[in-house]
Amino acid sequence: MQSAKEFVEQLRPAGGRRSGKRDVIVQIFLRQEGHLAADELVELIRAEDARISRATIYRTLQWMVDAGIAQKVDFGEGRFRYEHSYRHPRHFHLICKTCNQSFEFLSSDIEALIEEIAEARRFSPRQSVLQIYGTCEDCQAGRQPERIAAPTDALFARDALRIAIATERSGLEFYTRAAALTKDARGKKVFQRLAEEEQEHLGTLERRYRQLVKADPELEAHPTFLFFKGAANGIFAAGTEELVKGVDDRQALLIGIRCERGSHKFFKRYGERFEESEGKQIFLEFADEEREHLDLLIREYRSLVERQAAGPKRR
Amino acid sequence: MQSAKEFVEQLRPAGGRRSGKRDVIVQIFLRQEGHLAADELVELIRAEDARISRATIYRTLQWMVDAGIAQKVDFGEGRFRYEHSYRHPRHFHLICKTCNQSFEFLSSDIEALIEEIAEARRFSPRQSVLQIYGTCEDCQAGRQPERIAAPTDALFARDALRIAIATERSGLEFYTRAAALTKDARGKKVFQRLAEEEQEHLGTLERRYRQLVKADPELEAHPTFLFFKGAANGIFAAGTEELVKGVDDRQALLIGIRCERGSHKFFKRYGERFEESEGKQIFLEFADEEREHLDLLIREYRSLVERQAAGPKRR
DNA sequence: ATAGATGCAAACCCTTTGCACATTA
DNA sequence: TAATGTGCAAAGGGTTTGCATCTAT
Repeated sequence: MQSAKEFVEQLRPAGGRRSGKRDVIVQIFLRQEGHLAADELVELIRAEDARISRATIYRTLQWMVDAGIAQKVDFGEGRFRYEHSYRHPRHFHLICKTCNQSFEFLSSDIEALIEEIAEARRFSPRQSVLQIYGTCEDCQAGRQPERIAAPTDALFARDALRIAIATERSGLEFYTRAAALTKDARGKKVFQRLAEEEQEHLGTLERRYRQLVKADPELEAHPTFLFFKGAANGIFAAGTEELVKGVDDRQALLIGIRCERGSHKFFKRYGERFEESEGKQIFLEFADEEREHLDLLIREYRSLVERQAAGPKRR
Repeated sequence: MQSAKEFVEQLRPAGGRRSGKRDVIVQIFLRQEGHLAADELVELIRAEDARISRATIYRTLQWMVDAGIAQKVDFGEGRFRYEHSYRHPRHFHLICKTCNQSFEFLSSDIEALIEEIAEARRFSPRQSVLQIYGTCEDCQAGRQPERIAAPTDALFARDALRIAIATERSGLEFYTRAAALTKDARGKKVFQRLAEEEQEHLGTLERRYRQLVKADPELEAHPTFLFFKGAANGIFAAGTEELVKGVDDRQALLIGIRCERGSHKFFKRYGERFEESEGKQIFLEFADEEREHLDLLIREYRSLVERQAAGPKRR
C-alpha cells in the first residue's frame, strides 16, 4: 500500500524545491480528515509547531491543489475548504446546515447519469460537484450531533462486496434463464457452465462478506457509503428482460456479451478510481472474472455463427 | 398565465413597504436570464437608470432571496450569483470553465436518486446543487462560444411530451403482454381496454408532439433539457419484466397497480414543480390519466379477489 | 548564482453594517 | 410618527500580492 509520503513524492511537481515548512504544512494537512477551511489549517499549524505565516499556508494550499494533492471545495459558506486526495476517491456530499457537518457518499448511478448527460450535451466534464443541503439525522431529532468518522477501507470493501454480490446474483439469474432457453446444445452448455461459475463466485463473495463483518461486527450498522442500483446489476437485469421476451440462441449470446462487457467495464473503471484498498481489489478481481466470461461468450458466439453458416448447406 | 409582476406581488412579504428603487431593481433582475453576480446587476442598473447604491442592490438581492423571488447560487467562484425563480424550476448546471457560460438541465433520474440517498442516510434534504464543470462543445472545438438562450416553454413541453410518450409506450407494452398472459376473462378484458386506451393516448401525444415541432421546426435541434430514463418509463419496464417471468392474474393486476401508482406519483409531483406552462399541463393531464387507470385496476383487483373467494366453494 | 520559498503588510474582492437621512403607510 | 428603505463610507472576512529577505540546488 502506498504511504502518504510516497503519495506526495509522486505528485511533487518538477522544478519545485524542497522546503521544510511546506513539508510540515502538507503533512499536517494530510493527517486531517474531512474538509478544512484555510483558517482551520492555520490554527492547526500554529498549535503544532512553527511560526509559519498565513500567506505561506495559502500558497501551499494552492500548490497542493495544483499538484493534485488537495481539492478545493465550496460549500457555499463564503470561503473555501480543502480536502486531500490521498486515499480519497471523488465523492459527493450531504451537508447539514444546522451542525455544518458534511457526510460523504459515492453513487455510481449518479456518476453514470452525469456522464450520459454531459455526452448528450457534448460537454466534456472534468469534475462534478453534488451537494445535498438539509438537516442530518441527529439535528432533526434535536440530539447533539456526534462527529461521524470518515468512511474507512472496511466500509468501502463492504459496499464493494455488496455491489459485486448483487451483480453476481443478477448474472446468475441471467445465465440460468439463458441456459433454459437456449436450444443449441453447445450454447446451452456454455450458459450452464457460466451459471455454475457465477454460483461459485457468489459463494466466495458471500463468504468474504461474512468474514469482513465478523472482523468488525459494527460494520453492518454503518449507513451505505457507496450507492448503486442500475449501473452494476441493472446491466444483467435488462439482459434478463430481453431474454425472457423471447430471443434465439444467437441473440442470447449477444445479450450475454453486452452484459458482460458492460459489467466488466463498470467494475474496471470503478476499481481503478480508488487508492490501494480491499474494495479496489474486489472490484478489479471482479472485472477480471467478467473479462473471462466475456471472452468465453465471444468465442462461443463465433463458433455458433460458423456452425450456422455451415449448417444450411447440409440441410 | 402568471405575469412577472403578479409573481412578485404574490410573494411580496407582509409588512414590507413599496419602494420605487426596489421595484426598479427587481424588474431589471427579472428581465435577465441566467445567473447574475451582484456586481453584474449593479452594472446593469447603473446603465439603465438610477443612481442606486451598491448597498441597496445587495439588500434587495437578499430581500428577493427571502421572498423566494431569487435564489442564491454558488459556482465556486468565490462570489455568489443569483437566478430568479420566476418560471424557472429547480435545475442543475453544466459550467464551462473556458467561456464561463452555464447551461441548465433537469434530470428526474438524478432527483430520484438524490432522494433515495438522503432517505437511506435519514437526511432531510432541502436543496440540492449539482454542477458539472468542464468544457462546452464550442470551446472544445475552439469556436467562439455562442450565447445559448435559456430553455423556453416550448423546449420544456417538447421534453415533457417525450417523457409522456416513452411512458405511454412502455405502458402499452405492459398491458398488451398482461392481456395476453391473463387467464381470467374479465381481467383479460380490463387489460385489453387499458392497452387500447394507451394506444389512443399515444396517438394523441404523438400528434401533439408533431404539432409542437411544426410550430417551431428548430425545436428538435435543441439539446435535451429534461433528462429522464428510469424514473418515468422504468416503472412499467420493471413491471413488464416481472410479468414476463411468469405470474398469475392476481399478481398481474397488483403489478399494474404498482406501475400506475408510481407513474401517477411521478407525473403529478413533477408537474407540480413548474410554473404555468404547456409542459406542466402535459404532466398533470398525464397524471390524471394514470390515476383513472389506477382506480380501474384497483376495482378490478377487488372484484377478482371476491370472485376467487367465492369460487372455491363452487368447485 | 539563481530560481524558488517565506514573511510581512498592504491590497483586493465581495459583502455587510452603522448611521444619518429620506420615504412610505 | 413610526417603521421601513436608502446612501455613504467604513468595516469585515477571506484571500491574494508586492517586495525585501531567505534558502535550496
